[in-house]
Amino acid sequence: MTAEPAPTERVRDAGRTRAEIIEVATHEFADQGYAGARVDEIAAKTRTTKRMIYYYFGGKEGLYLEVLEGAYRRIRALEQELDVEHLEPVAALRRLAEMTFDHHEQHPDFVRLVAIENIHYAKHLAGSSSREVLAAPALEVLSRIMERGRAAGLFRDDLDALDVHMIISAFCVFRGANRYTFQAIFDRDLFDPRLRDHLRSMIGDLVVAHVTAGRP
Amino acid sequence: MTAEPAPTERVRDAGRTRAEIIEVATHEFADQGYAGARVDEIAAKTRTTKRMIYYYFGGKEGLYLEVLEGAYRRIRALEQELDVEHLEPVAALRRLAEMTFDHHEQHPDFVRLVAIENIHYAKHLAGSSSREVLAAPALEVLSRIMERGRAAGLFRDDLDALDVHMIISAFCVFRGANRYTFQAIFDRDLFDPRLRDHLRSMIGDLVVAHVTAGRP
DNA sequence: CTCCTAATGAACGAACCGGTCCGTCCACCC
DNA sequence: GGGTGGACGGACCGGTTCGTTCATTAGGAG
Repeated sequence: MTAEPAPTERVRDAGRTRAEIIEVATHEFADQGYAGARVDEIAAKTRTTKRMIYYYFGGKEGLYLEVLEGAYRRIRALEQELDVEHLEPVAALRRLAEMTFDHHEQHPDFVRLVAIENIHYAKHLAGSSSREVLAAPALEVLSRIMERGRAAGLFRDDLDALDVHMIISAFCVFRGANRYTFQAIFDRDLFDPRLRDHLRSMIGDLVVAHVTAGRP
Repeated sequence: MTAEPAPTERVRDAGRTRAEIIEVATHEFADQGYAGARVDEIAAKTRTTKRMIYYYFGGKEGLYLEVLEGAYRRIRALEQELDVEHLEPVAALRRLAEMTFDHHEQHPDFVRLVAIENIHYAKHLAGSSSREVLAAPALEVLSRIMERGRAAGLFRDDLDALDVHMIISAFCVFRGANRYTFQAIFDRDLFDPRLRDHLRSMIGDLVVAHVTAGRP
């Protein structure tokens, strides 16, 4: 008489289970930090048990490492998509800065995980054998832009691409990572939608002003 | 025959005990984070016992709050000392940026505590009644500089002092807070002494380029 | 000198938490 | 249809960790 409850087909699916654990763990670690996150809590928020975490990842640290590497992989994949070869150098640089800004806004978990990993002196990242995690593709794109800008006489010729990358990163990371203390002290929410466009164009202005300083 | 061991006069001294606990706790919380720090470990590193932590601070959270407020107080005290009224606007701005840079370099514990507090959504700072902790004096100094720069026609007149403060903070905080992941990924130690002067002048150049952009 | 209280120390307790053990279920293959 | 191995669940364990209890001592007030 009563309609069958939606079957939900809870079938055995290793890949699915693994992925679900990682997804939940990413949020938990990003939210609570490594020491603050609880294995029991992560397990409870999945549709499987704690036993599976140890089955697939060996332990809390193994799971955290997987979470960290996964987060970096996703960001790197996004970076690889950016294509600004068709823009003239100044516009390309501004676009790169704005895209970085957008990435950081859209991936708050990533920014928090990086902050957490730094609290731990990046020892997991340093020990990670997955070299795919390293070397931001964004840096190569930036190098190309600066090369073109220098060749066209638009940019200063005494600048290092990594320095410029650091400026952009610092701005975008700070906005995400220090959002809460900044709000507490200055009563300004850096993620207020009305402030967003202002900050977004500001990082573009800032970096363009820096690389073109002293040029016509 | 053997000389008396240095007496060390372990006398009862509430102020001393309190201060010692806070000093040790500051390092432990900065090093391990809130959840990662251990009350027993903090107690063991003082010359008193865990009992005293509960006697003076009520518990782990009370101690952390005191540590956080103390760290902010010390930084604020430093900021209040900076005096750049005698310099012309461009030099004053550069000096302010470099002093901020120096503060962050000399107080790595502070930078880490701020990062940790942000992981916790700044809920302790938000609930802190000590208003002395808030409102960076550096911001008022910066406002004065920008006012003078604008009046002299040297600076852009469409800039907000808080935005400029954020740029300086972002750069200096990033260097300290993201030092380890940056090193792991780009193999560059942002605290290498040989890089220090370069980065120090860079934040000056950057902020000056920004506020004077489009001016002769 | 005596008392009173702030300051202190050692040991204890109970909840928590990472990790493990043992056994079951299911899909697939012969 | 019986065997095999990967996927899985739940109960359990032992060390850890925050917080407390009880007793004691130092030192100043009277």
